[in-house]
Amino acid sequence: MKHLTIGKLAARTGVGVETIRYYERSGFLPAPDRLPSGYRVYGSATINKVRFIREAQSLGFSLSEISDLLSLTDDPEADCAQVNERAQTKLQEIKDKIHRLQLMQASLERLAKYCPADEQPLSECSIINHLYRRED
Amino acid sequence: MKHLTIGKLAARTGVGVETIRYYERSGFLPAPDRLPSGYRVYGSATINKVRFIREAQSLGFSLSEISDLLSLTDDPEADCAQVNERAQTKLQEIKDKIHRLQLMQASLERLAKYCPADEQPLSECSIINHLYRRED
DNA sequence: TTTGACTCTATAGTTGGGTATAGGCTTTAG
DNA sequence: CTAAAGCCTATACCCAACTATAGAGTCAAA
Repeated sequence: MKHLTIGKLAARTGVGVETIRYYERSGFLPAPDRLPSGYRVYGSATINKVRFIREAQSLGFSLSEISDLLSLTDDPEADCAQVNERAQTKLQEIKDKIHRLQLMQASLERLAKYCPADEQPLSECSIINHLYRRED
Repeated sequence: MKHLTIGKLAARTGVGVETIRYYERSGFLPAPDRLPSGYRVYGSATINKVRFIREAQSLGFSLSEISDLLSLTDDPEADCAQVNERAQTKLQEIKDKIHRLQLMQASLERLAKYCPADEQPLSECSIINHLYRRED
């Protein structure tokens, strides 16, 4: 298990040093060990954790939702039945999200199909509403 | 085309009255017609627009990204070639998002599979890391 | 015709998720 | 050995997206 200072961790994950301290302050990352100097030292597993946080954020999860996901594997109180139940809940949310994105994809494809790349002015495409029709 | 006051629009879309005024101030909704009293009046098409905004937000798009999407069908300057190109760009973003959500779904399914609902303590499941493995 | 719900503008406050700065200690490369 | 780079805490600031409040006008039902 390699150990990393906060700057190395930041560099390996593409986030700012301040952001990592912010995650710790806010409880999204556990307080790491410290050197005698007070410097934070992280195990390499933390790299994956921070990357997971950023990836999940870019998929539209809030930090508190991400906390829920992380506690699935981090919570020392949990047993498998609890973890399984919460995993199923999160799975359903993810499946819903995928489904709704697929509806939006279909809307956009419909828009692109009725508004092909051939330079007519938009007013003659009569496509206003292609984006909305599936959203009610 | 029914006309709605701001309160009716808010009720039909599940957002606050202040939020609708905020969307207008910020340019995400066009300034509506006004009654002689100064009251805003909206056509029923605005309902779909507001619902689309909320739906897209819940899928992780920011208001400014949603503006991009809305301008696909709203921008009177655009011709079909431009609309088509921008639709293709957004389509690619959506497909990426779906793909990454599917990876996360697979991670969670792996977690659930190795941590079945049979009450053993988590420490004996040896699943720490199932969530992270696909995220690097 | 009055009362209560609704609307208006303007302004200020809040929450989530950071980012920046100051002032000081530690580590490391030359 | 020293200077630059890195780290520490604390505090303040920032942007997006609301949300609340004040003070005043409007509308609809009893």
